[in-house]
Amino acid sequence: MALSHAILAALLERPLSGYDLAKQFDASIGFFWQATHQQIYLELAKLESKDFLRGSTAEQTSRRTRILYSVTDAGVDHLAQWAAAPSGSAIIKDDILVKCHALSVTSASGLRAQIAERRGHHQARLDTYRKALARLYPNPRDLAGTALGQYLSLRAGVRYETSWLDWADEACVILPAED
Amino acid sequence: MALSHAILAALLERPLSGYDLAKQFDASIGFFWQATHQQIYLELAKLESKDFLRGSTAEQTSRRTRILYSVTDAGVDHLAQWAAAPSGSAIIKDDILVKCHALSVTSASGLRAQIAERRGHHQARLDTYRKALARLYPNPRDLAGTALGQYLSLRAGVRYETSWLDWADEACVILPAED
DNA sequence: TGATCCATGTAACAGGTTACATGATTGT
DNA sequence: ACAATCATGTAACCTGTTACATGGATCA
Repeated sequence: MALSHAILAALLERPLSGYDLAKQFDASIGFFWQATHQQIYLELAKLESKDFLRGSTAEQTSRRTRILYSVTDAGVDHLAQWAAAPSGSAIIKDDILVKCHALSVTSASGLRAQIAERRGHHQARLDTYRKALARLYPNPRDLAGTALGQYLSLRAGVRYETSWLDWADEACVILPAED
Repeated sequence: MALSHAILAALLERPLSGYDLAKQFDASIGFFWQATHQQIYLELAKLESKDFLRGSTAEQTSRRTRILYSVTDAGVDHLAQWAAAPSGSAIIKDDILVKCHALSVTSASGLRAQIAERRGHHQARLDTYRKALARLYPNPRDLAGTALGQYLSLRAGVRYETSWLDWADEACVILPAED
């Protein structure tokens, strides 16, 4: 169970609604943890029932009422305990690499096209991370605490996306464009 | 459902037992798809019931009988169809990056220690991939078909592990060794 | 007035983990 | 004799996905 931890971590900075979280999980946090909105709402309910979160209905002008969740002291404790415990290894699941492995039953040009298509997503991600870094942390040497951690995770994102792009380029040189 | 595809892809080259697969999933294939032995045995049974695999009990000298699975024609078709369909995006879940995000509630030195520990695993993986590349594909220019695909997925592994190591080094320079 | 975004959920199902269970063989 | 490795599985549980459902607000 670690989506709950990702949610708690995301809410440390400031209270957010389930909808906000879902969007965040499509952006910055989404690099190292994915979740759909359904999952998020479910997990929010669980976390609130454990008193790790508190939800407050913040009425806003005319729009439907959003529920803003913030982390309780118990939630902070819980997260801190988890963070101190040893980490498992990273999980990666990538269709395209399985397809590489099965190249004998597919067309190489088809695989090449899929890689090229995905390359676009990774490029977009990289741009997002780079912009966020430039905007939020123009001066990395002065960072401490929360900012430092988020800077580091963005750097990891940049490195990952860059290596993916490099690999895609390597693959597209090797794989034929037409069969 | 894509563990099934990873299993089919792994069995394309040569028939393997569930036990063999579990070991492979700890090594080369494990880079882009993880699975425990329980999951694998379950999936093998399902795939056999769908006639995508055929299991043959290959008696071997004295040892307990292993069941060797090989892909049927229907299985190859199924895999080829999946490989031709568009790919979803890669899934990454990494505890350590969530912990980075939650640095405000943890000790930076503790996080640093966790990163250093995990760095070892990634280093070991990288060595494995490098050795496999040197042994199996000393001459990448001549590759085609199956070999080419496996070469490419190993290259992706090398790039990923390298970028992780670089990031870990960056993080260890920034994070204090003691609080 | 119809499309799109905001915002929150439920239900059914598929995928994956952990704990438990068994028993033979090989090496020390 | 004991531990480690080979080899296969079951059962309970947790996690995650897909499809469905609702309804207001904004914009063309």
